[in-house]
Amino acid sequence: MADKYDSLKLENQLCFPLYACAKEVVKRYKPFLDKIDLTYTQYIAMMVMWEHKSVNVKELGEYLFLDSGTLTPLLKTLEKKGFVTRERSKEDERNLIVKVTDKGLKLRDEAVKVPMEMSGCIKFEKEDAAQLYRLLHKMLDNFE
Amino acid sequence: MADKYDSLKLENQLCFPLYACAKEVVKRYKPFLDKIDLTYTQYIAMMVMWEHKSVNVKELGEYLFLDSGTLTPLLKTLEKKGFVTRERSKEDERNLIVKVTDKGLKLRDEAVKVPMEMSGCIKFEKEDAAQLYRLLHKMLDNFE
DNA sequence: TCAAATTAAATTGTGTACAATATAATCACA
DNA sequence: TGTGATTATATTGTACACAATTTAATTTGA
Repeated sequence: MADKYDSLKLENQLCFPLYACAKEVVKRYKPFLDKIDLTYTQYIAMMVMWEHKSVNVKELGEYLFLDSGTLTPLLKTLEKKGFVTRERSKEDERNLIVKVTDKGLKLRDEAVKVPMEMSGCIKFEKEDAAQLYRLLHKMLDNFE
Repeated sequence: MADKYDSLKLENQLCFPLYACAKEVVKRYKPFLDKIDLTYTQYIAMMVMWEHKSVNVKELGEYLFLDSGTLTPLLKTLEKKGFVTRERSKEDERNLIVKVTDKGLKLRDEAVKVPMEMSGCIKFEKEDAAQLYRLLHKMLDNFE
């Protein structure tokens, strides 16, 4: 039953389940992230901020695979919410330094619940999760 | 060096590489999809149309994990490009029937090049790809 | 049988994503 | 040292993505 269009069947794609899975998982974060007033993208941005305290937009973009077109409005929102500050670097005014605030640091204590709540929500065997993690990072490494 | 915030580190996430990988792969489709005047979402919608010829919006949404909020404007765009038609079902006027046109079917012959071009662009061992495919579908199955 | 519930699409509003372009600061080097 | 190239961020325009709501058609059950 093979025909010349088999490569265009949805079930033969690798990218499609990747795309669909990512969306479905992010969707499942929503009820938990709502409680701490963050979207998923804001949440991963805050992860970087919690770990590094101070970064510029370019560095943040490299961590998250996002560019200034996405990050500029997102960081303005996080600033409005009081979780980060934004100011130009004195040494090189092209750089915009993003710093986590005290309020942003306090949020971290609420946010630690999120991974726990999620692991209760998505049942995926430890071994499978480790395999998936390894393969995704292998693919990401190929991109650089 | 373990601390109570380890679960919030970007490197300990499973969702983040999923999210990042999906975006990076979709981005790599762009130059090839530009040649046939489709975005990635329009491309996977056309995959369903090429295979099934005629579906309603609900069915299409089930195949693609998308809702009418995304599909309605997307299908209007595909209609404007002449690749599909949209009309209400006679039997049940709640249903909108989407049909692929002759122009849409012709596009398929151009589109078969895309998976070939992509496989030349993303080098990922056959075994890894098969593993990844299996794990992603296992996760998607858990969601239903 | 007909009003309430359900269903399918469409609409509205918010928030990404990203390509392309613009702007401003800094760097490199002739 | 000045100017052309480079770099970092911001802006603009297009296209998703989805929650929440609306509208219209159909189904259900007292």
